[in-house]
Amino acid sequence: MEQLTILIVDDMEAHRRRLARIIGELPHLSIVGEAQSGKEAVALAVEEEPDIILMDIEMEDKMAGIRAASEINFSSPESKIIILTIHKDNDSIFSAYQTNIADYVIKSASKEEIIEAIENAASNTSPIRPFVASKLREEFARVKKFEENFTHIFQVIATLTPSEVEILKSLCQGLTRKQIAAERSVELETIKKQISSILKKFDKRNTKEVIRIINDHDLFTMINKIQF
Amino acid sequence: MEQLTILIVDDMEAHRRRLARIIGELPHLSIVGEAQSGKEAVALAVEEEPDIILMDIEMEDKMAGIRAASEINFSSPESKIIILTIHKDNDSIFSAYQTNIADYVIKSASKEEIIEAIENAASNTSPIRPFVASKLREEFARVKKFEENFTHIFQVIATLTPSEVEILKSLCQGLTRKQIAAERSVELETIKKQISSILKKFDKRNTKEVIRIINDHDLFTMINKIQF
DNA sequence: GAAAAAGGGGTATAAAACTTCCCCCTTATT
DNA sequence: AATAAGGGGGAAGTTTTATACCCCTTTTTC
Repeated sequence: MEQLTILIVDDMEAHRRRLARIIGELPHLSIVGEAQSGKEAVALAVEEEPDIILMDIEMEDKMAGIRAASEINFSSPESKIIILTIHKDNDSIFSAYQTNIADYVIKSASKEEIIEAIENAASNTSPIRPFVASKLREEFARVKKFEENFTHIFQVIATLTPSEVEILKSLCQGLTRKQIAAERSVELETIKKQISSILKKFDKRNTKEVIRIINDHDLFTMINKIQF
Repeated sequence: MEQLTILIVDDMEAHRRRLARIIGELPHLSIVGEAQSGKEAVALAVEEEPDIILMDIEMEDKMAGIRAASEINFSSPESKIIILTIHKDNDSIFSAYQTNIADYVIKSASKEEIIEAIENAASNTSPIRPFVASKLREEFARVKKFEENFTHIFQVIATLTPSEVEILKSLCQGLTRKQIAAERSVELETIKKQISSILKKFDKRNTKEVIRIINDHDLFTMINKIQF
């Protein structure tokens, strides 16, 4: 079996020791460095050019490991990065998979799983693990759909007037015409008129359809940020 | 081991026979139907409610299997779909992963791999296979980046006035201020003023930067379609 | 180095758009 | 029956926009 050099990146001594013990048992794996921060990791990666980097995410800050991975992809593209973390939340996973990582493994994984991850990474045969796959599939579908459908919606929203945008925000929050009128301190008739204009621009016959296409594409957050 | 019902969908007799042979060897797997088209597949899925559907992609047309999978997700959401195809091109894979499939397996896979795919799908533990993972990682990063950058640019473009949009279109075509003034039959000073306003909204110091971010995200076509 | 283009700031005015309100009405929804 | 949703016409006042002119500096181009 091919000789592999490994860099361990984790800010906790105990975690580094556990990994060192696991790797130490295998003669074809050798640790060429240990880093306690993202910064150190980037420097050591350039210096040692390891085959594999085992990278924790949360160090100096919540995403230090992801940023380090991203920098290493640029400065030391030959090193394969395995994210080895306790975090299995969507944010961590999606951020990680936006950089070119080989694998994403939970720290509680068995010795065998960690070694398998290293071997797979080295031979470019890392699958995406089941617990990641389901989340990634969903998110992938969402962003792909977003990309495909945004063009039309974009054109419509570009033509909305400032107060129409504000009313649209309120509609997305589920407010009725009456509530929106109260909120904006204007007559109900005014709101009715403007919603009518919004529907025309979207070419829809009722507000439900408009809200649906906005929710379907997760555009609410985006619309909510529009400020005139 | 739990009893699993399986639906085979493929327009080629020989392929269906091979799968039937593989499945027939295992007592806990039973074939409850065979379909030769996407349409048949949807009907049989509703009728038989199979645990697993082995689905070919290219049947009536190039993407019949993907469409069928999408419909089955809606009408028979309990059935797990395994795409089993000869196509490993990006289009097929990305389309497949936009619908909720359990796995994507190449037809030349060994008997063992196919059975493993079925077992994993049944127990909700399908990883994304290495040959798919690398492509999916790349595409995921691309569309995620698109979505992130789009949000900011979107907010800016939503605040542009009609004539600012027109001038932006001209700028993207590489026209100078003088040319745009001539094109719109207005004074040069007017255009200078409006471009100044555009730069402020984009928070950029020159038009090159604005054009660059528009081109970087392939937004020109989209902006060009905006009509007030 | 001169000329042209790009970019920033101020001011002003007519036209356009927006906001608001009123009236009327029909159709869903409850 | 009552309320909400949706469509259409009209009209007032206000705000923005589009346009133009002035001034200036910096950058690019020839």
